[in-house]
Amino acid sequence: MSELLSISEVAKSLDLSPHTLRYYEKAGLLHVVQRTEGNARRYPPEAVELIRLLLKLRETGMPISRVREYTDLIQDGEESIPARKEILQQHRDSLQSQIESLIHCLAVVDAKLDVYQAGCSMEDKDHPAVKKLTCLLHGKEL
Amino acid sequence: MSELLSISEVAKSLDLSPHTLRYYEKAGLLHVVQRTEGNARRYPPEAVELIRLLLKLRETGMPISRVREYTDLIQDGEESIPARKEILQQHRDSLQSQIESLIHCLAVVDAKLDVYQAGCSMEDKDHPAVKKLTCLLHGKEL
DNA sequence: CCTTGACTTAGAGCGCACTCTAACCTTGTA
DNA sequence: TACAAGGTTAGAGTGCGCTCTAAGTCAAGG
Repeated sequence: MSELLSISEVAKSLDLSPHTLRYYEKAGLLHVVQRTEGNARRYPPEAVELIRLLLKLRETGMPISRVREYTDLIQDGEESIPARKEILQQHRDSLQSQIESLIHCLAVVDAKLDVYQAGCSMEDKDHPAVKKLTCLLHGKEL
Repeated sequence: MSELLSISEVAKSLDLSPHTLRYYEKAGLLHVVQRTEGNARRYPPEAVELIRLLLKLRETGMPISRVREYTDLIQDGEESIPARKEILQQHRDSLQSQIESLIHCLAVVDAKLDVYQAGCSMEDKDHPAVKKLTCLLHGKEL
């Protein structure tokens, strides 16, 4: 009748373990979960959608304690929307600098690969590939 | 006379603790470090440069065991260059997918912020902002 | 000589995010 | 009625990457 899902169904559809779902719930991330008469967890579709969002936050390094701040705010209803926006906004910014930092590291790895490709040693300080790598490693772009 | 640096000088210049430098050395990452008569560590400039590179690998999630495979290969001399290239190439690829995944998550967070901005609830399944977020959360771009 | 400060070691401890264990309960067929 | 499948709990264990402690060594300055 209803679209309530069991823990194993949710785990399967989100590709994580029932253990993890229980762990998140205990950590206070999932206020949304209902129970059957026999005390088994039942997940409404919105719960699953919310978990999808939370997983994106986790995937990008938001600590569980911070995710919890967010889900606690959801419990407080509409009045907490500005605070929720603030959390996401801050995370958005951190995400952007994470991406920039990874792009920089990618450039470093590429530069090192170029040094190998050029077949030269790090001693050849005038070789362009070596120069480039050295600059990148010292944060002096160009 | 020589340009050898002490552990605290290196720690300062790389912005990490002497503890961490010793830890990396014990983990087999720093074959490069020399000792004084009195058994104190002395870092030649190439060692510091190498550590800069290793830190970039760590920063991008390469496990210490993998970094060690790389530094062990360096010990083997020039013949190991193809193997070293292979490691960096693989890491380059993983780095690229990390970046793509973060960009996707950024889009999700932005979409959620748009939903808040639009002042609508997740129940309004026909609202464009809600639709977009839902698609992103289900990996169905557009 | 003695102290000060920076170094050395082995090994313990920590924080995070799971991940699993043990013991027990519930539900649905055979 | 029995038993198998899948659920429940509290709490222990794991793996990673540091991070720190304790106890001792060494070199330089007063």
